[in-house]
Amino acid sequence: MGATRTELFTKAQNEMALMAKAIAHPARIAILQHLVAKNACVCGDLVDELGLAQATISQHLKELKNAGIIQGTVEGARVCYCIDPNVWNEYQTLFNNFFRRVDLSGDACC
Amino acid sequence: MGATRTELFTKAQNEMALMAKAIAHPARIAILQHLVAKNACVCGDLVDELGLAQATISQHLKELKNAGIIQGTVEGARVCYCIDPNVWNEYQTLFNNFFRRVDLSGDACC
DNA sequence: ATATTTAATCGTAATATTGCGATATAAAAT
DNA sequence: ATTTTATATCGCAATATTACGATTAAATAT
Repeated sequence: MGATRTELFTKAQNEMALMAKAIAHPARIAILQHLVAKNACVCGDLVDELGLAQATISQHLKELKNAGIIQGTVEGARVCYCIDPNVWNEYQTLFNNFFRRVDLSGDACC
Repeated sequence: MGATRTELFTKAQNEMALMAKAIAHPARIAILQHLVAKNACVCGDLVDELGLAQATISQHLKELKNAGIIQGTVEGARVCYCIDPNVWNEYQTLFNNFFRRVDLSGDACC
């Protein structure tokens, strides 16, 4: 026990949860907002911008990259990060679908 | 170390992360989907529906209630749960705003 | 009154996440 | 060639999450 029992859920449910998990940290929210605002940046920019250690920022970038939501391109000694617009738009669509307007007219208890 | 350094981020960033965290587990995704489909249900329904123990379901319900996204009404020995439509719609709006279309024409590196 | 049903909470083990110093690797500058 | 710069990775400690059996509390049924 202790580990999420993914085998009990559908692929879509597990993927939705993973998408949410990818942005379930304020540092990753901040990184994505910075990338949206500046179009692109390197790890060092984010270390200056947020107050976290370089190792920590690098780890968060790795998670966002694993989720597919950002890409990194090696530019000499630096790595330039940016949003993957296709994945970004897919996230928007899937979250939007998940939070579809609910029917208020039903026989809810509360 | 070990704890999220919320003091480094804005209130909005921390709240967005908490919203994402609320749905960052497949069981909670499944619970919300079940509530949307059935309009309302009790804890026992979810224990039958998903394969998790009663204590585990109860814990997930508590987290969703803490996030404000569901409500529970005591009905005798049972507690009837349902979506809070106002919070639900706010989640939709905030996720939708977060994933606003990004400008593809910029000088991104990748 | 007693037994049963329902759900919350407690306690605890397993696992995952967060954060950071130290180190490794590779490019750029001197 | 050596030093500096930039980032990734390792190792570890602190904290958080997940899961569930056992227990509790309160309503319902017998």
